[in-house]
Amino acid sequence: MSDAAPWLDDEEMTTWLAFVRVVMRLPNALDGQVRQDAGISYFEYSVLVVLEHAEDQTMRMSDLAFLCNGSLSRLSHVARRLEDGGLIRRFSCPTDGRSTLAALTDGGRELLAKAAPGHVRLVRALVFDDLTRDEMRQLGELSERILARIQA
Amino acid sequence: MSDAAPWLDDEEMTTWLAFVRVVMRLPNALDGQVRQDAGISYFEYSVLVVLEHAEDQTMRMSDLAFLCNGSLSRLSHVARRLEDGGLIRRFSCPTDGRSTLAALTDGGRELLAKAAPGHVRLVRALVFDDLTRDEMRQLGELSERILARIQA
DNA sequence: CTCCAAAAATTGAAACTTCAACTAACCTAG
DNA sequence: CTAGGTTAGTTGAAGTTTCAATTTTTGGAG
Repeated sequence: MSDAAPWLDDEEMTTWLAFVRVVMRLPNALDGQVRQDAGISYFEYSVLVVLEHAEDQTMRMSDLAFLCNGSLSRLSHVARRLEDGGLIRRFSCPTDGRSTLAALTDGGRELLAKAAPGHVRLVRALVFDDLTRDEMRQLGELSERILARIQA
Repeated sequence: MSDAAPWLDDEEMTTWLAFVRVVMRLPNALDGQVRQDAGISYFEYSVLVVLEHAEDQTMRMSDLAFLCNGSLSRLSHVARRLEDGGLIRRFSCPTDGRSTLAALTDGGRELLAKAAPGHVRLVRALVFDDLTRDEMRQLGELSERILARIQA
């Protein structure tokens, strides 16, 4: 309500349309691959990947949700399904009774092993194969800057 | 299954993490604004915007779905809600009995007018305000290239 | 002309996400 | 030490999206 909002000019509009199309379509592309290779969604896959790289392959639900770019409620539902499938296990934190810790199980590690190679291949095929190092750095930097704006 | 998949190196991983975080979080940011200003989701907003710029503010469901980056089934459900809310109207195509055409109504135009200024402001705040013209062009070009890979 | 495959759209059910309400644990001011 | 506010997490219900099945229409092959 504050500023007179100048509309996007032609170049800005073209840029925005291309960018937003990537943003809206990439998730489905990623989803398809992991669903094919491992029978889980990309969000579920993220949970497993983040846990894999965590200390003791264990992490608080809140932190996990943040790193997976999802809400705590969403993670809580998903964690139940993953736990039922034997891919993670949950137990309450010894030092803070409010927290729940999630840990990767052997089953989870196995499933990751099945999905990860295809995932890396897809990420390369969609993004990195076609970019020079400089372009890649540029993409990273632009992403960081946009991200900073989103967070604020 | 074909190639030995070389894992992402550190720079690639950093880039990917930033990029994917933008991709996963931007939709929520956009959603929040239009939901606030107009009480509809970003996808619903897209439908109205695409119709606004179409010939006679009218378009086939299939084409609309494609330009809104969603499935036809998703659009069909959403279109019913939008029609119930008086924002669009649907009628079958005179020249091809299989097709349905969707058109923007006065109500839809009014709602767009309410949401659009805030949307433009947000897009600027999140993306364009912080970029030079060259950086913007770079973002557009990288997006086009990635998009081409996703489509294939 | 008739048959049949393909294209367009809708529908209901299942799966998933969001939202709001709730429980439990922690912390700290008094 | 305890009352009240805050933080972490879960849950059920409501809303949305996907998936598979179905309907209707079109266009072409024979």
